[in-house]
Amino acid sequence: MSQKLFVSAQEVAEKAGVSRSAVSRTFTSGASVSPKTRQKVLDAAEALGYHVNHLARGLMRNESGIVCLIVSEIGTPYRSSLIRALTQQLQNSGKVAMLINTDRSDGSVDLALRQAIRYRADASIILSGLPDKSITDLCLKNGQRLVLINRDDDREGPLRINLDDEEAAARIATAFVRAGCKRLAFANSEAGTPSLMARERGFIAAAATLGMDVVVGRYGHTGYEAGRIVAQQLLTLKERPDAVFCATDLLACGFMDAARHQFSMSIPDQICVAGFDDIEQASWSSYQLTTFAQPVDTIAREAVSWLVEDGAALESRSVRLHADLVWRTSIRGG
Amino acid sequence: MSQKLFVSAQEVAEKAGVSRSAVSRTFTSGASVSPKTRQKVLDAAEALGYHVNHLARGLMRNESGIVCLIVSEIGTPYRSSLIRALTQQLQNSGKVAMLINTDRSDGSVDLALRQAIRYRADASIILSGLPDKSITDLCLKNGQRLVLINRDDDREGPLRINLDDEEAAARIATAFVRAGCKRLAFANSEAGTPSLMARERGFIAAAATLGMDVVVGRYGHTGYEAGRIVAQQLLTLKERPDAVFCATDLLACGFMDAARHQFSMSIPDQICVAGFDDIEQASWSSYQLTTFAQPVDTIAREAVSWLVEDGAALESRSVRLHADLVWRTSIRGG
DNA sequence: CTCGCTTTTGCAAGCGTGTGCAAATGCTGC
DNA sequence: GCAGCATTTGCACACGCTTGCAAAAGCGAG
Repeated sequence: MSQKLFVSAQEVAEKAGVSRSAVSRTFTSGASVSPKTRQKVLDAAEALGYHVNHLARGLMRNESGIVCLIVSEIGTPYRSSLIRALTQQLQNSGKVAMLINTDRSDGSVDLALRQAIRYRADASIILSGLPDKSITDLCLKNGQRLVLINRDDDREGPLRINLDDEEAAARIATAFVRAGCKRLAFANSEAGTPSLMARERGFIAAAATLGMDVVVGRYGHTGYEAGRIVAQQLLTLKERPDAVFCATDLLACGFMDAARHQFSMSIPDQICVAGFDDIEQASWSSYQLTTFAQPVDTIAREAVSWLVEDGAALESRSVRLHADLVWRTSIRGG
Repeated sequence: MSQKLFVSAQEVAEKAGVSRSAVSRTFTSGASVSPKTRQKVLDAAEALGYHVNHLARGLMRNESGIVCLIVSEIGTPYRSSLIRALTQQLQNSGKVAMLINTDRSDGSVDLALRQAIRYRADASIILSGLPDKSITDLCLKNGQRLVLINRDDDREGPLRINLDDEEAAARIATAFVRAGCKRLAFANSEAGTPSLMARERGFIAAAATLGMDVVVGRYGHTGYEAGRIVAQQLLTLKERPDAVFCATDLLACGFMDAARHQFSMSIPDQICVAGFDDIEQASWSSYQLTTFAQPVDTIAREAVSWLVEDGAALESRSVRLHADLVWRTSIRGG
């Protein structure tokens, strides 16, 4: 199409009767412009519908203002609430979020990071999978910052944010014991994510300290349906558990529904249930799930403030946050 | 910092012993390069870790490859599943999604569109609020395409995707009557969104045709908690309803929980419930909600295919999709 | 080998910005 | 009015890329 599309600083300059640099400086904070010309420029810009081209600006400044969010299972309650918090924080800091969905193949996190590099993203925040060492090196070499949330903890360079999964697992184990539970179980998926496995290990270890065994059920990938299936595995055992710690709230919801509707069990009288994440559904009156709250706002704040801070971003940093236990009625006592 | 950051096409050209244009052409599909030089370039690029700068490319081509998703309440099940589908489709078409959260102020949709213009987004998809006419004009004038999903339907220029809300409302009304229900109710929020109001109007109109009245309850903004409150309004009436159509599934979940746990009612024996959206929770065994399924994948496909299609994008277009009724057990019979 | 044709290649202009540098302007105090 | 200074302004180059254009190279036929 032959029509003139965007209006450039040049045109604004002409209309305002100033030089193009004056226009540029008007829209660059901290630049030297007299109030008079500044106003002339602003008027002309408004009249013409001018908007600074962030593509060109990013090209010049070597700083695009873009932050990539690399995430799978976007539709999941916990993930989407984290995305909400992150976009919020990013926008507060003048950044903008580029969302990359990695639900498909397995190398898709690497592909996503490549995309991030192409758009010269200032940083990438990874909520899913774990990228190749070679790619992360490429990112770092390209001056891109990396944040790993609830991912592996032995990585060089980036910021790693994790929760105190083991400590939480230990707390819930003692809570079960205090509630008089005798046969502990752990419900997990087969995803093998670091944080899920940390909860499993922590729970087993804590139980051992208290002189108890844990029976573990795992199935599929981390969601409601898997919770149901694991419930079927665990509740048909000869020694039926009377307490189960589910690796996530979604698993817990599936587990509770199966326990109640398929096995006609009463919670917490016949079995105590705990979860992790504190998704919205955990507070619904059908579940009233006792669970650990992911501090999503703190996570987001921590991540974003590290991204925008200009000093010493190359040294790797590890943040361990605390997950508060939210007491509801799926465990006796409390 | 003085270190060299990104590697440019120039450097790749030198290493490969060809001109810069050869490098450019190698990474531009449909350009004329001999297989021999092409391979030389690819090798050099791989060795140096080169990635095309999409900022610069977008600047030249006047086409950034960026599509803005403008959305509020990102953490909500329906919204997040739509985001999932949209990012998926966009990536399939070689586009990338920029996610803008408009949870905060009321003019934030306009702000978001401004941001979209700054990054020269090829298009914006709006899932929340409704932008100022002046801004949408600006977008269109700037060659940006606009998609409105479940928004107002009398807009010029953009693609509008809506569901057949009235028809769905009519279908559920007859379903209630067929189940023998006598006193119909509608549960809504106070958001006043076009689609919510269309469902309300449609339901009332259909009921009138069948010679029945509808009592309407509205509260707060569209979510679980509002559903509970509306249940308290409606179930304490002298003439307690025996059928309720909830404007969304979240409202329905809240309504069902209140009906069961606060009013000890049995569903569907004492009251039939229907929802809209078919979020994941609707299929959970605690709810088993009969509801209309938002065809999120179709919506996403429709939106994205219109965006990438190069012909005739300026004429405005309106698509009305059908919402299938998913029968579960929250209505008698079926 | 030469001619005519197609494919490949390099040159250079341009996309819309930011910014260092030097010239110009404004202001203060004599 | 003028020197001395701080502030503002314009010029011109750079950022990394695409692409039209013309020159160069390849290629088959005579």
